[in-house]
Amino acid sequence: MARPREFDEGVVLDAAVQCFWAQGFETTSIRDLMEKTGLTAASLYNAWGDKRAIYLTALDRYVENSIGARIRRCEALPPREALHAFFAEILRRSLTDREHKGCLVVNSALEMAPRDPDIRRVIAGVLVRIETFFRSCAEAGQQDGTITRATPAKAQAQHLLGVLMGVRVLARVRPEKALLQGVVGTALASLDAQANGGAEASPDSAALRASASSGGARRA
Amino acid sequence: MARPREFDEGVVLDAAVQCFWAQGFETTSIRDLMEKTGLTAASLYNAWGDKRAIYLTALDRYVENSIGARIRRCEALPPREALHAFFAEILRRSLTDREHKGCLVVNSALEMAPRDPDIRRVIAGVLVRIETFFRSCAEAGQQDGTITRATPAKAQAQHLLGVLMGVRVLARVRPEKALLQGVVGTALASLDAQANGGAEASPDSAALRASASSGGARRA
DNA sequence: GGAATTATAGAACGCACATACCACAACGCC
DNA sequence: GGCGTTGTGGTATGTGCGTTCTATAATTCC
Repeated sequence: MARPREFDEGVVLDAAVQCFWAQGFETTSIRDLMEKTGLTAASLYNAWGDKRAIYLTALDRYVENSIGARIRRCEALPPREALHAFFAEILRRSLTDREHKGCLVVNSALEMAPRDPDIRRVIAGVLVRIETFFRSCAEAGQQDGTITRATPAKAQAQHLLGVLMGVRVLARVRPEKALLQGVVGTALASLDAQANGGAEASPDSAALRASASSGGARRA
Repeated sequence: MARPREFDEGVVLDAAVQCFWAQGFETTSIRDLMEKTGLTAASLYNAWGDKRAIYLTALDRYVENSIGARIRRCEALPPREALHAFFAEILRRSLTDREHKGCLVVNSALEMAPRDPDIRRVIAGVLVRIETFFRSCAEAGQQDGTITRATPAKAQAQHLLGVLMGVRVLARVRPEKALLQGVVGTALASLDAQANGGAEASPDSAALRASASSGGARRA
């Protein structure tokens, strides 16, 4: 019972995500948001209240669309393939990220989380969600024999979470294929069932690791 | 041949490091720097030119005092112990970091490096330096038999660099002892000589990994 | 078809920021 | 002991920021 919105909230939030993702919170001005969303300041303030609220909403949207969707895609695969597919996608994204935006969650983890408890809770929740996904994969992989039992699934998941954060940081400063492949390849190789010290157990982990030193191509 | 400085450059730069470390570049104002350094704006500008130059100088100082010094300390140890000591120190720092400042280099890698080519070069250089240190350790460890040859030293170093970045990010959002120990312990365990899939090869890697799940204490 | 309500447009506001300026102070040199 | 030079303190300057205000437009309800 009043004048209706002239804009689509989703489209506007996607534009806001692009702003905050590329430039961070502080460096993005309301005027930047006006330009990229096509809205006036009054509309932005009327719809969300203030800049921080826009950021929070955009962050939620990013989490669901980028991270939640990726986890759901990978959950459909067998455990070991799920982890490999997850990191393959991270690598592909990182290496085709021409603006070096990285991951909004990681960016927010450093810029906003330390000084904003609400945002920190959101980010911590996302990290737990990713860790839980990793852990489920690790446990299932240990069950079906594709992932080593030499290390507890919990520690494997924590390790992968750390590696994920690390790749996202490195990619923004040294977006070199060989480097990122070396990081991820070694981490995934450490999950391989059978002995790692003896004969090569997993063909594609070995290939990924080897290509890290030579800059070779990666399979889809 | 003129009026001498009334302040000690090192002391002032240390104060500037604290500001930028705790708050980042954008969130630190010249007034913050004035307050923490005790200098007036004119003195700051007279000595360094502008805010960015202060940041660059402070960053250099941090790199030498925090990172360079740590590498030099660890280089004195046998290779495998050097890596363990390096990460033990990172863990200790991260867990006693009450302000959750993290590492200035990692913070700068996300806030400044993507939009400032000069800073990016500095940060990339630091990362190469750390990676080179890791690689030297890995190669020496493979020589003396304390580190596995199953993975190339280069890939091991890249992996450790990624894990280091990851720990620094995680520590700012989820500074939980068990989590960080899980990340680092699993990474270090993957370096152990002899088969990882079979009997436990390295007592303290195994201990570190186990304590990650229970929150047990860490040896010095 | 008013009345009430909400959206939009554009200008305006107050503030904090990085930086520049100006007057003066403290030194080395001749 | 004046002079040139450099450091310092306080204040001004202009800009860009987040946000608010005012006026008007587009709806629903009765």
